[in-house]
Amino acid sequence: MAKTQKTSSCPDCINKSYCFSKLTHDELHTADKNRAEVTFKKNEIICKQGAFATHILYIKDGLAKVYIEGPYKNLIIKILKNGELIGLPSLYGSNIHHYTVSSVTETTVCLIDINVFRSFIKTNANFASEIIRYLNQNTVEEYEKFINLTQKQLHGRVADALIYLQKDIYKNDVFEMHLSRKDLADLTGMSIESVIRILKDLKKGNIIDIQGKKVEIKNLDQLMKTSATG
Amino acid sequence: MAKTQKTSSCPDCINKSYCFSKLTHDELHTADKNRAEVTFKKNEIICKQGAFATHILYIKDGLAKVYIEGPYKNLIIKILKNGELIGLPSLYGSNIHHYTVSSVTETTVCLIDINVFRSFIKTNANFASEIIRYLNQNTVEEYEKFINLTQKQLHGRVADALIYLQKDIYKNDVFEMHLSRKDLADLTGMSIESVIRILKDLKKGNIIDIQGKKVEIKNLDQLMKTSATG
DNA sequence: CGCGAGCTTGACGTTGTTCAACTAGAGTGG
DNA sequence: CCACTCTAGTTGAACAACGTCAAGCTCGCG
Repeated sequence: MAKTQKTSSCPDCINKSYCFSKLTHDELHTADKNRAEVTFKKNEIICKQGAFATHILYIKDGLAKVYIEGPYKNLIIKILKNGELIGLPSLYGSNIHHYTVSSVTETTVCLIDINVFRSFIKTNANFASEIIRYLNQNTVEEYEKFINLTQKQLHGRVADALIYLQKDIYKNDVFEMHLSRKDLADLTGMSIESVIRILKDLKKGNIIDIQGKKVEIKNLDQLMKTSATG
Repeated sequence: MAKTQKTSSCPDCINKSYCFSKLTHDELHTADKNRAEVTFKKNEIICKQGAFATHILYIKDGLAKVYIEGPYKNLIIKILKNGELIGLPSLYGSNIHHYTVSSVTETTVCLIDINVFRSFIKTNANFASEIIRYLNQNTVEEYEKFINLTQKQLHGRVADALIYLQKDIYKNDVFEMHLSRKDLADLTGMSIESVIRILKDLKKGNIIDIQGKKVEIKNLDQLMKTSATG
C-alpha cells in the first residue's frame, strides 16, 4: 500500500497549486499543520467514488486518472498531473466523492482537511475566486469532452486523446505512454479492440509511431485534422 | 425580439435563486440597481456561445435549453427552469460564453452585471460558497450525463431524458412536452428518427403514452429499469 | 384550400462491439 | 536456465446497433 512521509512544508513547497499562492503565510502554516503527504505506487486507488470526502487532495508528483465508475465500464474524465486538486466537487453539497482517482505512475499527494479548506474560502476571497476559476476551467474542458465523445467517431476520438496527452500532459511530441489500452478505451469511450485498430491505422498513415511504450506524434497537423473531421 | 420591462425589485422578488438569499439587503439593492429584466418569446437566443459574457442571467420564469454548438449538431446539456443561473462558467477565466441558451417557452430573465456579481463573491463568503455549491451540483449532474450518453444505448438514453423531464423539470407524471423531436435528439445525442422509434417502442410497451404534445409516464418503475439496463 | 415545418415510417448501409483465438513479454518456481 | 503462467496486446470474422436516405404524412396557418 501507500507509505506516509512529510517533506517540505507548505510555505516552502515549490510544487503547490496556483490557488495556494493566494493564501497568506499564516494560512499556509495552518494548511501545513493539517496536512499529510502520501505516496502511492502505480495503480493504487487514491480516492474512491462513493466514499466520504474528508480531505482535499493535491497532486505533488506523478500521474493519476480520474474516472467515473459506470454500471459496466469506467469513463476516464481527466488525467491529473502535478499541481492539480482532487475532491473539489465534494466541497459543498454532498460530501462524498463523485469519482474514483487512481495512480497511473507512482504519485505523491498532499491531503488537506476539507474543513480547513472550507475555512480558507470563507476568509480569503481571492482564494475563493481562484477555486471558482479552477472549477470553471474543468467545466469548460468537460464540455469539450462531451462533444468529442458524443459527436465524433472513433478516429476523431483517438486523435483527441492523443492530442490531449501531447498538449496537456506530456507537452512533448515523443512520450512514454503510461496508459494501458484499456485506459485509452475508457478515456475515449470505446472498446479496447477499436483503440488498437485505430492506433494501427494512424501508424500506417504515418501520423504517429508506436514502439512498445514509446509514442511519437509525427504529424500533429494531420492528427488535428483527424480530430476535427470526426 | 425581446421586450424589456422591470417589475418587482430584487429585495422583494420571490422568485430569486437560493444563492441570492445569502446577500444582505444592501447587496440586493446594489443588484437591483444594476439589473435589467427581459422577456424572450419562444425559440429566441438568450445568450450565444462565443459572445462576451457581460452579465450573469437569472431565469425568473419559463424554460430554456442550454446547448453546446458542435461542428455538426448541438448537444443539449441541461434544461433551465426558474431560479437557475446562466453564465457562471464565464465568471472567471475566459469571459466568453461557453454555451448557447435559447428559450423553449416564453422566458423572463434578469441580467446582472458580471462585475457586480464578482464583487459579491469578493465581499460575501456565504454567497461565494453558495455559488461553488451550485457549480458543483452542475458538475455532478454532468458526470451522470456523461455515463448516460456514452455507456447506454438508445432505449436507456431516451428513458433517462424522460425521467429527467418528469423529475427535475415538470415534476409530474403528465406534462406538456415543450421540446421538439430534434430537441430530444440533441438532448440524448441521437438522430431524430431514432428518438421517434424509441418513443414508439415505449408507447407500445405501455410504459408511456403520447397524445400530441401531452406525455404521460405510465410506468415509472419500468422506465427506470429501462434506464438502468441501457 | 394549399403550403411548409415538424413528424413518422421503412429500407439500407455503415460503424463499432463482441467473441474467440492467438501472440508477446514479464514474472515465478523448479 | 528453462518450462509455466498470467496479463496485456493483437487480429479476424460475425453480428447488432444506429444513422442516413427517401418518401409520405399531419397539422396549423395564411
